[in-house]
Amino acid sequence: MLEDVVLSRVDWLVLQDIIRKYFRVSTIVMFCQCEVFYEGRASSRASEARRLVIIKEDGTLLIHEGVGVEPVNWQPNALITSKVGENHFELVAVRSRPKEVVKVFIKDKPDVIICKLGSGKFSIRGTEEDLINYVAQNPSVIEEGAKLVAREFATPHGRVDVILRSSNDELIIVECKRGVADLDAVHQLIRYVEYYRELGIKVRGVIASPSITPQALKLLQKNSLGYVKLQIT
Amino acid sequence: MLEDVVLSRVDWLVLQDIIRKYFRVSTIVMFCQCEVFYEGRASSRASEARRLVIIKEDGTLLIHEGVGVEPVNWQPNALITSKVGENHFELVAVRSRPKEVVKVFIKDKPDVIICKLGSGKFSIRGTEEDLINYVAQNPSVIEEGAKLVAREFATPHGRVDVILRSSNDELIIVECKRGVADLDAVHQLIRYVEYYRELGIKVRGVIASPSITPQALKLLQKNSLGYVKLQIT
DNA sequence: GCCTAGGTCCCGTAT
DNA sequence: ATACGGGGCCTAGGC
Repeated sequence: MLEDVVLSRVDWLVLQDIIRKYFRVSTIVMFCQCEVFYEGRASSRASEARRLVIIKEDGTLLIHEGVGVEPVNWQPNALITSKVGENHFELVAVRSRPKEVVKVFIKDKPDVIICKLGSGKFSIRGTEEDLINYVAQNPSVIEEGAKLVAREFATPHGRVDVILRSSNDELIIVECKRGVADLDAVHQLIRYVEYYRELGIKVRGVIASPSITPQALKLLQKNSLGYVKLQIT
Repeated sequence: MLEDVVLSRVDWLVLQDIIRKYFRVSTIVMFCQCEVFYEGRASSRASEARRLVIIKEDGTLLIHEGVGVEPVNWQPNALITSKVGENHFELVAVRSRPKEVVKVFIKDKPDVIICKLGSGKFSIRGTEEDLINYVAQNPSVIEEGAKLVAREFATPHGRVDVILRSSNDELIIVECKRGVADLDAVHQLIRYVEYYRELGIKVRGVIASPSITPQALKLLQKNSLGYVKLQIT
């Protein structure tokens, strides 16, 4: 197995060589005092602090502080170059669409780790997709006697998760949510139902989710729509 | 300044001591071969691969692979414990709300860095908030002669970004989007406009954003609502 | 505490 | 290429 390369207090000229040599080859991790500027869809400045800077093989740049899941700055799929200045080492990460730039001004000699990270197989269960599949394959959980008509069906107002037909030949629009159904979910459902009603089609609407917020439930009832509690484990 | 502590191929018993000693004190970064399991709102498995594992001072756990901005697994604000097994070193990160667990099975002796990360001041411009302020302070960009009535005004259907009054005494509901306005934005606006109409108030609706998707624009026009292209730099 | 809405959201998928 | 919608979204603000 390839060993990590660990370097302490790396000189900026050496760091520049490392980045030239290992960018888009290995992952480069740095611990450094730095100031960060971002300019693009918005613009930001993060004042000097000690941070963790990660340059991944695919050009992803991540800058983390000591707290929080989210990086303070980032850049997906960037072209990263560097410059040695008098008072700082400058890292420039550019992406073109959208046109954005992140600049990291490193103020000290960073500790650097060069390593090869892999990618394992990743599998997940419990997504909205799983819930849609479940309803599509078991329409009776929504209503006894209902049959599948369509799933993930595109309308001008968005994509309907599942469409069923009841035993008395009415359409049932099902909006699935993997987590807590909220106002937005109900609004989505209302749009779909209105769309079919305007086409002169007799339809009912149902939310299927493990839980729902009180406000969402109220709005649902006000619009004579249904709720089916549905947990897939 | 505190120096980073860099340790190569750390024995599991030593690693356990490190985690006990430095958890919620410093940031601990590991490079290791590992398998990751998650169980909670959904459940996932990431097969064995070489990954970057970060334990932040606030109990944040991040597990990164060699590509992508997003971690393959994570846990915010977790309580992290460890166990030394025969064939692996086990990291367990638990959070209570929602009740979720991430388990990392480390298969080799990891390289470990213990470091103290800081937090700088962070400032950002170009958010939706900024756009709302701009419209509130310059109502004429929406319509000549319009005056500010309210901003971020709560209704039962959500929070209206800006409300103006035109020179001929009609209300103008403005929905601001910092990026591309989409179907959802138009739906939001429709809800607000309908709400005021039902109250018997004469009202128009406008989306203000730097750009809008074709579908959203079509829906906007179908509902006789307006669009104002607005970029704040 | 729960709920609501924004985000430099990212990211996959379909058009 | 753009558009559209999900996400274990995360995170901040309100009630």
